[in-house]
Amino acid sequence: MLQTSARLLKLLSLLEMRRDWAGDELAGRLEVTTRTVRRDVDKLRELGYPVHATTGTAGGYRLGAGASMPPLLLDDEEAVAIAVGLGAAVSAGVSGMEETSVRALAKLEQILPPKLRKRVGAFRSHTVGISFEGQTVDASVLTLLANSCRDHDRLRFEYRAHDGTESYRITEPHRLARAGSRWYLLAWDIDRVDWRIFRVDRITPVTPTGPRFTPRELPDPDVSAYIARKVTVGAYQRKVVATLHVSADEARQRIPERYATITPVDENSCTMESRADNLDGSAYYLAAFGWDFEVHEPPELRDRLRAMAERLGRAAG
Amino acid sequence: MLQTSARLLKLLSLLEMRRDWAGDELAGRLEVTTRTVRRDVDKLRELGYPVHATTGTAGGYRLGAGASMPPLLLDDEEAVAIAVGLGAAVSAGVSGMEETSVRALAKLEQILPPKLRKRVGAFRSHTVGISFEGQTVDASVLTLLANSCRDHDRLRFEYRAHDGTESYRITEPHRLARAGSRWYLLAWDIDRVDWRIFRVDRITPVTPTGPRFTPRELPDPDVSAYIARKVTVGAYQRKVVATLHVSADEARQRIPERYATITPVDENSCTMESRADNLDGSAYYLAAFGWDFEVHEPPELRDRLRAMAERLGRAAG
DNA sequence: GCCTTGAGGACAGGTGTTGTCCTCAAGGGG
DNA sequence: CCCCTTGAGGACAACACCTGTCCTCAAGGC
Repeated sequence: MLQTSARLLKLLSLLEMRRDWAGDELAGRLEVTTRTVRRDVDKLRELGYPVHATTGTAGGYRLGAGASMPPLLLDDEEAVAIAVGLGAAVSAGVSGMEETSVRALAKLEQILPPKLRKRVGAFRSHTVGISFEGQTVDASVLTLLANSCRDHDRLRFEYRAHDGTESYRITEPHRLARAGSRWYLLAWDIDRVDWRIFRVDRITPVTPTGPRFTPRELPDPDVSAYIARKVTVGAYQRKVVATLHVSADEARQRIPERYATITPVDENSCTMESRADNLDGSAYYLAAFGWDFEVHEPPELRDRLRAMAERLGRAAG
Repeated sequence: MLQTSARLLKLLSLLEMRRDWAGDELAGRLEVTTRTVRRDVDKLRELGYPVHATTGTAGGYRLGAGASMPPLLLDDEEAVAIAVGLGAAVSAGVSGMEETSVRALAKLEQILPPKLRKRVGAFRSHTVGISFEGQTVDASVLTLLANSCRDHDRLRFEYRAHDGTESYRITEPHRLARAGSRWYLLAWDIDRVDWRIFRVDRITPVTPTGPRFTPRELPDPDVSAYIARKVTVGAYQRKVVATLHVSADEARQRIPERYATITPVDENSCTMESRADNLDGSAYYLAAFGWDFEVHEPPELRDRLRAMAERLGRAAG
């Protein structure tokens, strides 16, 4: 019964929209009798979505939190807001679970109506980049890559190598992963006949994507470790050591564990050890906390800080 | 037919999970014949979700983007990732449509299973705050306020006023809005018998929320304007004027319109005019672009920059 | 105690669903 | 060009399900 299914979905959407609904209110919206509403509510419950009900004058129905995730019924604005917001978070790398975020984002964008996709694009183009350490990555490129990996679509792109030379690649994309502050794509390069790791911010995809391929066995089951290993050797990463003139507790509160290890020195200072591939980023990151600090390593970072200090001195007039 | 509805949902979820599905693959997953799958696909199409199909050896079904948003069927990880990522984006204020984002986030959190909510909380507690200008706001407080507004639940909270005095408020919350770089709550204060605007970062909510209330007529239909008007007078906002030594085009690319107006001066410089309530934030914001610049107003900002420059000089050793 | 609101059994008429069987139509590969 | 694969969809019979109506309870709030 199509009407029944549609009505169940509509009922769910209503229950997600507002918290409390009276029975006859729902009946009116769904254009059925209250008896049928009760039966539909029962059906939702059988499907595992807990609908609480209270009797009496201020009674009504309310969707509770169940054991599993019910379908999210978003209106257009909400869908756009999620795509934009999540995209900003992902490309800035703030969420702490970026790979899953990208997957979710890719799922959403796949089913996003074209008109909404346009609105998302418009918003993204004038939204702030907010990353301290490392440039932000284009969220739409990320989702495209994520979809290609998921669907095993061949992917062609222009790649701008470290030394500036451009090349055209035809690849079988397998995994997208974040290492340090950058996104990488692990893909089988058709022409080189080998695995390659590409920096996502150097990729300019060529649409549309190519034909399907059958996935190969990965060079290492732990892709993140594999990429981290390969890329660290790539000599971008520098070790940063600094003394911060705040308590270790306070420092830990502001600097997440995965960015740096904090070791207490005394009550009012601590040492920070971290790795960075973008020294300017690190400079701003450290500066922004407002603490007094001293950088011990690397010397280049001290140069950057000196340059920054001069620049700010000039700015202050 | 309950099974039919459940199956339609499951079918949608499968189609959202992967792009291409063969008919008998779906039939296997859903434990029905391919004939029924075809019928179910038809039902989805009738519901407005366009399912494309291709015949031939490499044929299959694929969910396309339709005219309206289909229900999003998220797995647990994706739901957590969205809650965390979107929460980070909202509290940092990067999305450009924060009010809708908060609404979507509130909707998601309302139906988030408790175990997932715990995971979200755990992630949030050690996620970076990334805002340059103004401290970040707790996403869970925002969603609580958003839900209270939506459901017309009375709200009690501790409020820490500008001068540090604390007070206990019982309110009827009406709107949540962002003005400048801060979140505000427009609420009717029961004890003061009048409208009040509260800064969200000064609110510590007392759970659970109180009984329902019937909304009052707002003091101004345009709440954002109302809040902006009331709050600007509050003298937090300072006018910032600076010369940037980059082309206006480049500046516009990095600084979104709603933060500042950029006026070209010549090919390599432009003027920026903006408002700020957190001068340190503005200092970092300007510094982080890496451009040379000069601040003309306010003088305090120049003091901050000088202080920052000194601090960085010390940091460089 | 009364009113309101949800719960749910019974019943009848109507409608939808499913698997089976069959015939087409459209791609892709040899 | 033919053949195989895969989706499309009509027909049909057996069956299950859905809906509105009617009625009796149970639980809150005033």
